[in-house]
Amino acid sequence: MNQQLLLLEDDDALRLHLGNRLMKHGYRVHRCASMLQAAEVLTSVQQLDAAILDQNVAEDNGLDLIEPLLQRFPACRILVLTGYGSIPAAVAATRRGAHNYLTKPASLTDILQALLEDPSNMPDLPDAPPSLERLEWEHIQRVLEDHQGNVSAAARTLGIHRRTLQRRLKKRPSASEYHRDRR
Amino acid sequence: MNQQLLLLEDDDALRLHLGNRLMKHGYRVHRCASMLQAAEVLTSVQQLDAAILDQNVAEDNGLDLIEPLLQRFPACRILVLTGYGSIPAAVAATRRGAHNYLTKPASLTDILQALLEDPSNMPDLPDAPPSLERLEWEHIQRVLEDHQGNVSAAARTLGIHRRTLQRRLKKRPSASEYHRDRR
DNA sequence: GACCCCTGCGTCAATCCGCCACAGGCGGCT
DNA sequence: AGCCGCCTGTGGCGGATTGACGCAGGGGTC
Repeated sequence: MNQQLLLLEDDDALRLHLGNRLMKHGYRVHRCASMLQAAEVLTSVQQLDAAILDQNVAEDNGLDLIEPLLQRFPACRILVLTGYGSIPAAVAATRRGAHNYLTKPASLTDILQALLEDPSNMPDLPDAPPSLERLEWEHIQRVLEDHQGNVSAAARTLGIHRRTLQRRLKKRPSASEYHRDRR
Repeated sequence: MNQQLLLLEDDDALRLHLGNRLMKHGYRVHRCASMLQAAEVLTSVQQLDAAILDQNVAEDNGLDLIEPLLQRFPACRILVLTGYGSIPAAVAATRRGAHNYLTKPASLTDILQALLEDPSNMPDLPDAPPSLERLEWEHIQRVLEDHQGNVSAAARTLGIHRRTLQRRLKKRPSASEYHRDRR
């Protein structure tokens, strides 16, 4: 056993936290905060069974690590994680060899499952148009996450008043701080 | 050239219209309204350079056509079109061999471009978090489209009051009034 | 200390929402 | 023909929500 995993993530808190939790699940975790570190790990390590890549590490694009990674460890399972994901980006990542693509916030269960499952044989009942409220709420959470919980900044990029964001957040004490399962 | 294209789409109006426009672009179009028809075309036709698959054709899943299609015509470029798409669905389609994945409504230019471009070398500046209002508006448009413009039904699945939807729609004469491009 | 930006909270007027109506259109049904 | 069901527009009203204030305090940086 002792699966080896590369974790590329530039958010310090998330990198440490997620890394610890993955170790508890039996992975040997190589934490990287930048593309450079990741490239070093890639050449120095003997084996790599999985990788979790943040799509946006500072100015670099985590996707660029996919090809060299697969070239050296063709059996490595790659999960791309991103703050704000899009369908075109997911397609691009998948075409370049990623096994799965997730948007933050994602629970550990989400992550492990995405890493292990084979997404292509998903039964996938796709057309369940979400309610406006759900859509809004999830988007708000994502943007908030994207700004490290900074309410003012999030409100600015959401195009709504800071006060309004505060009020909305207060109404849902659920799910924001505890990376719980949603959906 | 006379490229051959398979078009699988269960909405009658869209199938005819899109088919016509594709023919004007030099494609020889094989229109299919069901998986069965598509399977027939697949076995009878001599050549196939491209395919546009609706993900939801009645009860079937258009994705199931990807493998047989690629098995017979490995060079065929496959575009999956869907009413309401999701990232997991896009990943699944791509892993099964689709070249690209689009959500309706999509303009002809979108479609042609998605069919021809190589989505994996997308420059892809991904994190441009949209404003809440934009997100909402686009989602409303999509759901409306999904219900053929039926305001009451759309409001129901959006989880808001019909009156509210009406009022919101009235406030944006902007990008919605052109029945020009699709349908 | 002087800034600067953040967070939380209160207030108040303007706006929006949900819900009640109503009238009319369209299509299928007995 | 009626009747029924569902759709679309429109109006109005009470209550909720929003946006723009202000203010106190926390936490950085120069």
